[in-house]
Amino acid sequence: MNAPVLANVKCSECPIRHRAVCSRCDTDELAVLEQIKMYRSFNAGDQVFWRGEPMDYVASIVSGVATLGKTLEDGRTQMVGLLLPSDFIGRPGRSEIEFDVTAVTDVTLCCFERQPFERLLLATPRISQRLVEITLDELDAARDWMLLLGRKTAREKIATFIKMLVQRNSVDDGITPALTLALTLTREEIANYLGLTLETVSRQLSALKSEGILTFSDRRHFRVTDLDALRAISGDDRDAAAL
Amino acid sequence: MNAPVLANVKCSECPIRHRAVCSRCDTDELAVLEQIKMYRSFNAGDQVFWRGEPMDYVASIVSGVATLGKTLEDGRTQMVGLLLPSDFIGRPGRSEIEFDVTAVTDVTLCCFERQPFERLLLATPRISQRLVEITLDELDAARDWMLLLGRKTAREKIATFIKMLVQRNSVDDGITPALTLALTLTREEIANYLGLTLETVSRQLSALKSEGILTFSDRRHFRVTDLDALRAISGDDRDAAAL
DNA sequence: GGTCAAACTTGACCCAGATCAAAGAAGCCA
DNA sequence: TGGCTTCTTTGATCTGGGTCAAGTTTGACC
Repeated sequence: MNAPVLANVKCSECPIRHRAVCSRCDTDELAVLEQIKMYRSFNAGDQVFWRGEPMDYVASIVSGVATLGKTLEDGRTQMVGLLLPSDFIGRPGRSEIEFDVTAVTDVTLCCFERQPFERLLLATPRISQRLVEITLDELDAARDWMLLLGRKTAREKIATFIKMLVQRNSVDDGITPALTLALTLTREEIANYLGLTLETVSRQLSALKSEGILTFSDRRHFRVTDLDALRAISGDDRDAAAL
Repeated sequence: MNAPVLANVKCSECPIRHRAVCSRCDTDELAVLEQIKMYRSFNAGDQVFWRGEPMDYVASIVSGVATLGKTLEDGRTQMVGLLLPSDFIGRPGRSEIEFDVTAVTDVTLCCFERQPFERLLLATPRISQRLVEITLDELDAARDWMLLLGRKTAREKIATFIKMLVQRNSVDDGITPALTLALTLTREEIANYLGLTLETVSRQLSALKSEGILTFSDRRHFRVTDLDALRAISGDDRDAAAL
């Protein structure tokens, strides 16, 4: 990892202060973190970590979007994680990761050297408690994703994906879904996310558009015109029950 | 959860003592766990936990095999986790889980009430440290599984699955792979695990058999006759490199 | 040892989505 | 403004694995 080191932002003014691995820390604990943390930035498209490369840091995403990707011997790839601000990268207790991390947009990371961080983890229950939570949340997400990859049709996959974008977009408010969305991912990246080909993604998006469920302003920006239809299509029984 | 409560086994004699969430604990910490733990047993086929049901316990698997399953509104199901001895069930900090837990064989659990366990977690870094590790391992496994579900062919899925059985079977020794295997899962459960139908599983197993890669003694017991072929088929580049 | 149900195998057919191919948009920079 | 490249759409065709439908094997229980 030889990305430019940036001037640190004070923890107290950090945009992910309330959600990241440090969110439960008190002022004293933050002071310790403040001393060992180090901001680094990456450009869109940069490889952040390589699979198998020794990894001397763990990090939180401060801003931007990154993906975790896995590859088969013949080059087929599958995205296995989507990292958003406050998400955590790294494996305390192990120096290698089993996937590549790629910046989709420009990304800023808050990095800690792995070994000091591990010591801190043992000494600071509030950090390890939060890390358990974050990891279990990620595991829940991974399991939803497994259901999608294993059993959903292309149409259901796309509907589920857009539903997820709406949810993510709405977290601030929590009540009114924000229905105007921007795709940070290309068709190919979406395909990679959903276990499809880019042609199928394109066709399914066109279908939803021609059915009047989505309205595109340009290729990367659209509005969800019929969220209920989207929910019905996604195949999740939780949504079906809510209708 | 109203399964029969069994007589507890002493932690010091517990078969999962060295791998479960308690594995790092010292004698004093074990003494505390000893007081609040409670063995429970389930029969093969029993539902251990239901999705959405309030869950007042967390637990470690002491013996047996259980699965985590998710279901779509029309009944399609996908297995999203396979629990073996020393694996952990539950979500500190939340009282519901997002999937059903089913006993595949007879199962014994070592249960803790959730709230006391959560307090213990904060007070005992050695437990939370181990829980982070276990959860991150599970996340790694989930991501391998996502690659399988999203991108592998039926043949590759079956080969990967059997490879995994061999690995799991060999942990004791660590060097010589144990090539004689027993399937605890039915064809339907395997299909459920791999995102296939039971017919496809049956056909692929028959194919591997007729190619001389597997030799069946009966429907549930077979020998891996050609592990290298299996590795080559699985599509993982790690194995390809090793050849 | 006969009956029944559950688990498994095998075949015939079909379709969702992959693959192959070509032709628009859109951005970029010289 | 024109010529790149990258992204996207749309069409035509092919195929892996799903679906439907018999059978066969196995084991459990009377």
